[in-house]
Amino acid sequence: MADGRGTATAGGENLLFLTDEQLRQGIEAMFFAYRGFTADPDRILSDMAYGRAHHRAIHFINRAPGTTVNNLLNILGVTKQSLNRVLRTLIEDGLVESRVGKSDKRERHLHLTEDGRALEGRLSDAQRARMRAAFRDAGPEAVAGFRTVLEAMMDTEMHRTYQRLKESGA
Amino acid sequence: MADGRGTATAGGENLLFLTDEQLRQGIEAMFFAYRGFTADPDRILSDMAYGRAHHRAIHFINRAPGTTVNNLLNILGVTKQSLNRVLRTLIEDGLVESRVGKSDKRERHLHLTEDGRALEGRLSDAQRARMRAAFRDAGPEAVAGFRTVLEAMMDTEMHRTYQRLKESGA
DNA sequence: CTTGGAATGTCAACAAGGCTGACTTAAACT
DNA sequence: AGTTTAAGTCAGCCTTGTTGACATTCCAAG
Repeated sequence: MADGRGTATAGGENLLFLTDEQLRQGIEAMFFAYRGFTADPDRILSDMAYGRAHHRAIHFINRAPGTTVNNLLNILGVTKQSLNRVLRTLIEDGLVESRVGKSDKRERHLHLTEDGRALEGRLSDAQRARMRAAFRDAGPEAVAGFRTVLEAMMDTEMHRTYQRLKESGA
Repeated sequence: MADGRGTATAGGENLLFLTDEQLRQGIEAMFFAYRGFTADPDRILSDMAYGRAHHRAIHFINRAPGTTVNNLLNILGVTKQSLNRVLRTLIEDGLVESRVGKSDKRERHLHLTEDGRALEGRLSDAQRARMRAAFRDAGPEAVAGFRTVLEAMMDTEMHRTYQRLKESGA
């Protein structure tokens, strides 16, 4: 608390913006924006028997096809049982395919089926439409700043796992 | 990452930065950043019998003391029972006080008790520390862009409700 | 003034999706 | 052979979302 911090010194005037109120507004902006961000996919999913957890799984399987269950676990940061429940329904419903690994037969490699890709497309379209509108309204410079701040805010562990995964071609 | 977008050119080329891949990266950045954003308060709360819902209630009661249950409902965008369960435990535990309205006795006006403010402080400190670090790393311009994009992404309905509420004193 | 509708808040019961812990199966490593 | 690792399963718990029924209070039309 008490943030009327004396960061103003020595040409450091540029840090004066970190007042308590500014930070609180940032927190609230994050809260409201995340709601908007998930609203459209949530609406689509609630019509089916799916939720946000299914969306996350579908999204990352699409982004890193052939990824293993363990990888997905690390990216999503949930427990095996949590993920497994979701994954089982997706496989049963024919949206996700689980292939036994060639080099290591313990592993299961995950892929979207045609139906899976179709749903991914619907969800992704909705979410990208909102993101595109926000980006367009804000302009390129704001978008760059947005990305910079988000990256500084991320859980670096989890994100690095994901980056490694994508680069290794999965 | 991969920012060499061709926003440089003349004319309508300035929308080229809105590629599919850029948008998808924005979506993922939002996902990972939100995790980081909630990680610290979540850790504090899990030690008690509370969750994220309690945090949200405490946050907004602190920001708009005296607000009614209905107002909070609109801000948070959940159902009555969801909020009520959370509110009941907070009241039982002596963190929140519920006062019957003077002019309209149907209404309950919500306030944090001293203990409530203490917990709010702990949660808020943790979250602001992370936000402050991210803002400092990113710099003032990036922060401005961050805010601009988030505002464009918000669920405007809910946010406007909140703004109205804060201005009306309540 | 009364009565009926609207608004506010409470409570009960249920579902989704997190969690832990114990356990099995199969494959890989040493 | 014995240990470790990847995946899946079962049981059971908690938080937090949902809908529907209900009590109280207010207000306005008859």
